[in-house]
Amino acid sequence: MQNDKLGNWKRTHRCGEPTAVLIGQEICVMGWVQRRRDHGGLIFIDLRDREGIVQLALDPDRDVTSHRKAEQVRTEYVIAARGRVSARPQGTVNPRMKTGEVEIEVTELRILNRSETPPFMIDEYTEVAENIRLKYRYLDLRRPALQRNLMMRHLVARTVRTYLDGQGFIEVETPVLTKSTPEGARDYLVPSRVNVGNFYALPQSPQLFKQLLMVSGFDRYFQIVKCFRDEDLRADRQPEFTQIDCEMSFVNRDDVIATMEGLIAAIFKEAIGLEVQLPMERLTYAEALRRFGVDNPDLRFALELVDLTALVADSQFKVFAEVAAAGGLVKAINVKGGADFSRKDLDGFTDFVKIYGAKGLAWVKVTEEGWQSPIAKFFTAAELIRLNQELSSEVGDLLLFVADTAGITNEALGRLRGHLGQRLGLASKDDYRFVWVTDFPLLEWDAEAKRHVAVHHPFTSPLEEDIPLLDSDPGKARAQAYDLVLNGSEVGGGSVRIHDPSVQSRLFELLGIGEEEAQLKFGFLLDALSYGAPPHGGIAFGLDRLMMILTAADSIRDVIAFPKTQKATCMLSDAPNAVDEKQLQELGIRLRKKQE
RNA sequence: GGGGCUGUAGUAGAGUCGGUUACAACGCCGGCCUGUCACGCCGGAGGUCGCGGGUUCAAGUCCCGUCAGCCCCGCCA
Repeated sequence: MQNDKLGNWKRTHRCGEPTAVLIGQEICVMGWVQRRRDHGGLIFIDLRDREGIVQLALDPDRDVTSHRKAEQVRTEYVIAARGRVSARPQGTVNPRMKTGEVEIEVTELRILNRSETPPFMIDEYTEVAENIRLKYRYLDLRRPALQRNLMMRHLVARTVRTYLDGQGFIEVETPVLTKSTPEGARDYLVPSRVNVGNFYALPQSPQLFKQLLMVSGFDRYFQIVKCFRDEDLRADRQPEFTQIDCEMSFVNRDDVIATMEGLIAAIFKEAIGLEVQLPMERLTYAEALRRFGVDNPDLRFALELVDLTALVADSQFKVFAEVAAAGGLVKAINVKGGADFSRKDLDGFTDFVKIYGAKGLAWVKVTEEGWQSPIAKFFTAAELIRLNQELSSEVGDLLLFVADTAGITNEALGRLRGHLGQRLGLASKDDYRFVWVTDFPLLEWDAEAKRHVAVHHPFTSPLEEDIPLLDSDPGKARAQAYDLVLNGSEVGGGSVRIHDPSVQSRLFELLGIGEEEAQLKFGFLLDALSYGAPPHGGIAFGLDRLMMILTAADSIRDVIAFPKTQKATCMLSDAPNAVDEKQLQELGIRLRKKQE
């Protein structure tokens, strides 16, 4: 059957638009058939586009041709309709629809294209398995949830451009085909045909280029830019993701933070109408770890970690005493009113902390009769009093202890804290708690590689007062680095950079990057820094993670139009795929047999 | 590299202790219906129980392997 031609028809309104103010007007709408309700005589069609749904009414008494055509119409057909907007008869108004007061009395209908029956319904009710959704992504994207998310993403991108433009930032594009550098994530490599045997790398971030732009005098730069990291995926991690990347000259940490708080406030105002209180809270890295165990704490609830190491160091409970003697940490959280958790729940919490390397979880139920706990018998009455004091414990509370190395205790108990906050409903999705985490360590020791690695990146400036530590005790040096954390999620991070080539060389040295290698890999940066580099610093926000929070999405895939699966494949296009031998030959590449 | 969850008509599910022809819903197809709106009523079609192997008289169900999707650890300057 032949489709109708569009001809010279012009769409006058989107489907979500017609309301009572248009009553009496002749309009033309185009879209997809959400549903057809055929009453034998009268036919109703719900017509959908990205702005909403409007009801078409086809009456054989008004126009036989269009009514007959409407009988052939099926779900997801693309049609165009002309007619008069009219008030619905009394008692037939649909208050749940924006357009529910009116309908279009169709006088002419055109079927612009037919559609196969879709594999799933294009509505907000039907739940569909992720693999089916991804295979038919173009259909999933028709559904209201993803339409909403991507339209909000556009709104956010627009707000970013408007705000930063207003602050004197200039949008500059940087190369996608760039140079592989040591440090950091695995690079995606792109072979060069013109230079057989050599490879480009896709950028993990435009870090070096934006610093060069500061040397070039652009003063304030930004870019909404794709970044690539060849690492394993998570619910909030994709191999290609988008950063709001910014860099500023002649600024210190507080200047960057103040400017960026304005950006975040503008985004939240525009996207969800939220007034963000400024200035935002701040925590040092050390305090975040001490109180919450992690560097990305969710501040929507308390449940803080209490350090009991000194208190239990001399106790009869060997597990605690030995950890204390070995320089580890014994910490606990008090789950208020948690004493009614079942044994099964407690076993579940124990399994949970084991994921993060803890050997176990000690629990105490505080009852009228005192501690109900496998470890109660190890403590003297005096110790129990002090423990209860430190933990502010009351009858009905549940105390949970982890004893291990500092790293494991903090991580395990901190993650358990987050888990419990979610489970106990302490973390409301309507609550937005921003916090800047500052004063990160500059370096951390990589036991496997037996060298220091940069916590942030190798271009991060130490705190000025900590520069002497680079020679005496580099592991203690703190960085002028900062993360923005929102509800337990790291949404952005940045630093003031090194603008002095001698300090930069010293850093490479500490990272075990020899002078020759530094010249080879980063020579262009060192050269640039030697030609009058201004003091500069910047930040990058993860746009995808911001969008997850703004849309309350559980998965990063719900804020990206065409995301990849956990195995980094695209179910729609079937990428990545094998290529012709001829293509490989041109690139000088031969594939090795898989090692068994 | 490792741990876990899931896989049954187009979709999302039920399927008991291994036992007759694998259920009902939504969708789809046909018919009826002039005020419905996740319309209604009647009828119908639709299945490689992810795939392979094994145990058994008999496997959707039990065992082994494998594939895919998802969640997590490692990894992610």
